[in-house]
Amino acid sequence: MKAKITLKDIARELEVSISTVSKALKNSEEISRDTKEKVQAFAKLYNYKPNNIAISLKNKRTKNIGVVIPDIVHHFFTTVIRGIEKYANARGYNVIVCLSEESFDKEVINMEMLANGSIDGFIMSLSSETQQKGDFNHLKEVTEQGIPVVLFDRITNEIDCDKVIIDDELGAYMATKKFIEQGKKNIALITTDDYLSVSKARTMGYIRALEESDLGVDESKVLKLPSMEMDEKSIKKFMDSQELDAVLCVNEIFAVYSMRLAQQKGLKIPEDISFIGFTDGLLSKYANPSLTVVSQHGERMGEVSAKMLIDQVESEEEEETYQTKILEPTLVIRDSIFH
Amino acid sequence: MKAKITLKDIARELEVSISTVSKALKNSEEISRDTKEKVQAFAKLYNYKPNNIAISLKNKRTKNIGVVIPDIVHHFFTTVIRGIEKYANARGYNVIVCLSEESFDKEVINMEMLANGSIDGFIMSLSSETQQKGDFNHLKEVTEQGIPVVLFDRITNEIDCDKVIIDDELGAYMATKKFIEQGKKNIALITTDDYLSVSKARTMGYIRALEESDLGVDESKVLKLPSMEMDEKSIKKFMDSQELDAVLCVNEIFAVYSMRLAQQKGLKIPEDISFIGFTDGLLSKYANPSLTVVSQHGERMGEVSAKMLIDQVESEEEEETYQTKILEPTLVIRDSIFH
DNA sequence: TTGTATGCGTTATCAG
DNA sequence: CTGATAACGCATACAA
Repeated sequence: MKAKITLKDIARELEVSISTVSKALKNSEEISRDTKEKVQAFAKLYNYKPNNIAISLKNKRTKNIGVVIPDIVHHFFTTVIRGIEKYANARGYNVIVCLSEESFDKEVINMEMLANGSIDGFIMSLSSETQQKGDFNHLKEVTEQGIPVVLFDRITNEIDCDKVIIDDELGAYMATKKFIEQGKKNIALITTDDYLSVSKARTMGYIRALEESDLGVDESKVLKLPSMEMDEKSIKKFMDSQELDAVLCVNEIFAVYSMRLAQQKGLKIPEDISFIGFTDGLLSKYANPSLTVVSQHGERMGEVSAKMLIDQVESEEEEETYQTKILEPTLVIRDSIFH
Repeated sequence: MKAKITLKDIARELEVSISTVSKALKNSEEISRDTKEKVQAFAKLYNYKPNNIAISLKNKRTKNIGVVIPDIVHHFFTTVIRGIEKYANARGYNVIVCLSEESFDKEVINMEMLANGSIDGFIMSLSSETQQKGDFNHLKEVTEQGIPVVLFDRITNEIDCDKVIIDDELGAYMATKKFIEQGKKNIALITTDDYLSVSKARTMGYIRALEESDLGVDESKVLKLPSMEMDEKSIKKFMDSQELDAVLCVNEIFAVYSMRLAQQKGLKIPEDISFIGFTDGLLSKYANPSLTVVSQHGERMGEVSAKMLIDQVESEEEEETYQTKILEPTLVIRDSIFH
């Protein structure tokens, strides 16, 4: 086992000082060609690589960014991570992933752990529990320490920081409008309670589209589940109690599941009943029929978040003005509605 | 903005030495009750937290583990990460995730980046390109430096380190046997080229089951795709050219897609043709009909890998004997085969 | 052209 | 009981 070699080791071997070695490796003008060559050759031979930790301590820059998300077994978050990772890597940053598992306490613990020097900034999406509690002190503390934060998707207005979201209201509006244009009359919405920022926005878009039309909103056609967790019974009960010809769902799982319920009742998709979901994951693509969705462009969101964060980390002055980037959702048309 | 406070700051404020502060905060016996209380109160008030980076430098332990995987937008890897994260977090470790995107070069770069002090050990699954090339020098270098490595799922025998896999051969064997028991005669396999360690093992299990039966192996019933990427045309061509009554697929996407092809031909599942896939993801659960799969227990795999790695990191002596843990796969029976 | 001294934040050893 | 000093690995201002 050949342990890592340090500047000190090289200096000792070559009988020069550490600073000479340091400068030589940086190709400094101050050092003679001779010594530089000697040092560089030696360093190469022994595969010298500077120690990241030491550099971090010196520079007060870790080149790590902390990503705190509620759930990783979820296509949307997964694509966001990929976007973050790609962009961050390209700029020389590593990504530390922490999962809050939708728990407030875990979110707090994770942030505290990372905030003590492990990372240069945070990219995060709030846990449902955090949004429900409305307690954002852990975020406040971090931003007050001068650690940049970028919130994405599940955000809060209580914290002053950069934010990236898609226009959820518009996405739901577009989807609902599509139904209306295709002549659907009984359009349901399966969503979650309003404390989730995204659900709230989507519900608003649904309502706006209906109110703009002649149809109007029928409260009984809106199912609000307590969480994003699958609740087969409630959905079945809801679907059985209604005469529907279109259903908008706040995620793809709800949509695919309710599609199946409809099929079991002998309904034809999209003739008798159409479906649109949110999240453009594998499930939508390979469902039968394939599911039309409002794509949230997770990867793009990740890239944008990472860019905003790193720009802020690397800008000297502390930003005084934070921006919120709103990405446009896109309707990906598949077989669960008329083409 | 209140910046982070350091030992030095406390020492200056309280007019004591840094070492006194350090000891006082550790509740050292050496320090008088008076000073301890004073220091601790002050530290609490200003929310002092030791700087992780400084501690890492001192201890030569980062409490970070590096996870390098080929792809994160993939249910199996996602569950593994969750397992790793849960276990590692419980033991006070953070997880740095790097994606190789199935590329050898990216894998190498990522490892080098992390190996320079950023992490205490690696958990990784090889990129397909790496398995194809058979070049494992980046792994050798890391292990030779004394950095512990745990390989999972996509492994190689060329590297001496701990490994965690599921018994892929057995999984395929069980699945194929199931088909045979249910009276299926024309059992196909849709897999990828043998350079992927898991595909090779699965193919072997498929062959063993057939050879043990009266059926024997028919090469024309095996489709080997160049990669795990979806290749709709090849699968369609394969499915059209065959009279099949059962199909085993090396992942759930291939399975769900070929199910749909069968349905489009008017075949009934599972009566006319049955399907089993690998990977117990959302797709399998919500496909129509739901897909029977060989579950790889990703989360468990992640936990086991993390435990092995951290145990090794924290054990003083350098291990001389490495182990390979083989997890048992499980058949999750759903509607794509007879119950 | 090279080397010395200092500091990043912490801990440990040893002296007072 | 307290504090000065060195060390982790590196970078750099300043001397020589």
